Amino acid sequence: MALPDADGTLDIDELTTAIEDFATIFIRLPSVRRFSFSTLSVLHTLSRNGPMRLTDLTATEQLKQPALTSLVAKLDRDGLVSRRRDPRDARAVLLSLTEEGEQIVRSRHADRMAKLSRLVDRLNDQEREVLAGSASVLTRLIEIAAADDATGD
Amino acid sequence: MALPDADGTLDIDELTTAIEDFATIFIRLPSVRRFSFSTLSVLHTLSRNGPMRLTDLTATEQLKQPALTSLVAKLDRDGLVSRRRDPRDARAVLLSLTEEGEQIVRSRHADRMAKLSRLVDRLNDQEREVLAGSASVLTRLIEIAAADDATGD
DNA sequence: CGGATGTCAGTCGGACTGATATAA
DNA sequence: CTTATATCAGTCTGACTGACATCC
Repeated sequence: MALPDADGTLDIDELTTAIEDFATIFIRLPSVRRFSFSTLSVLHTLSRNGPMRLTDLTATEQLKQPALTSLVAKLDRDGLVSRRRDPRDARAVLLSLTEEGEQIVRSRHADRMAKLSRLVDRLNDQEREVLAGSASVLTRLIEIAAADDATGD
Repeated sequence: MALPDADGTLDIDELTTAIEDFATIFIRLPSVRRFSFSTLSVLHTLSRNGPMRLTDLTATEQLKQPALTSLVAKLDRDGLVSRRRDPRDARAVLLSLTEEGEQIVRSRHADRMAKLSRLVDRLNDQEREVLAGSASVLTRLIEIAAADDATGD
């Protein structure tokens, strides 16, 4: 398959595989409380984007409007999300995280930091340096992808 | 928050956030056919690990045995997975991907490669070089995590 | 026999489609 | 009037718990 790329050539196939496999072990955490994948994804998105409409969530959450209505209703009942009418558009509802909702996202983030720290401890200095540099590049890729979504298809 | 780390210091918080957000946009693809998250995960795991028992899948798939029984029965009916008795243990069932099952995994991998290629095209040479080096480090992290799971908890 | 592996039965939550109320 | 936003009603898939047959 792919040869070692010590010459600095970027092997897209190898990198894609590495990201796929790393994401599998890094993103999936033992679900502390009984939160579904959809629930956690909605909390994550609201934490990143701030207050959003229900409709805007359908774009990122791969759920249809009615599913989000009932999911968010449940999150509201459980005190993780608060809903208020959009002052600019009386049809719409603005969703935001409560402190408890934020806390869940922070807690999972902390778990992942701990997991990553444990792994990184076993790397040598050179490997750690590569990772340190890659964070900003990943962030760039995220920005590029976001810009694509806004303009492109 | 985190300052730029041009000095090569590894900021775990920043890197965790970058991976979380990149995984969100990179792993989730528009579901071509009506495959559930669980289905795709099982296909992915079988593609990586080769033939496995149903019980071994419960470790990675966050599903209980009965759920896997019915999911795998459906995949068998649909021709994506084949089941045969383990010759070494008549209680157990060995699951493996059919060619059609492999094809689905390959197709999703190809979609991600195309997506990554499009993003990487917009990077400059220095950024591309950082990514090229990070693939092998990611692979190392995956190995370390796998070894941990085998020995640790 | 006790423990492991997989399946069956019954229940329940979560997501879908289609229809509806309200406001832009 | 038409379109956008959210919700309601009814249906169905998919995952759970608990019980069970089979083999080590």
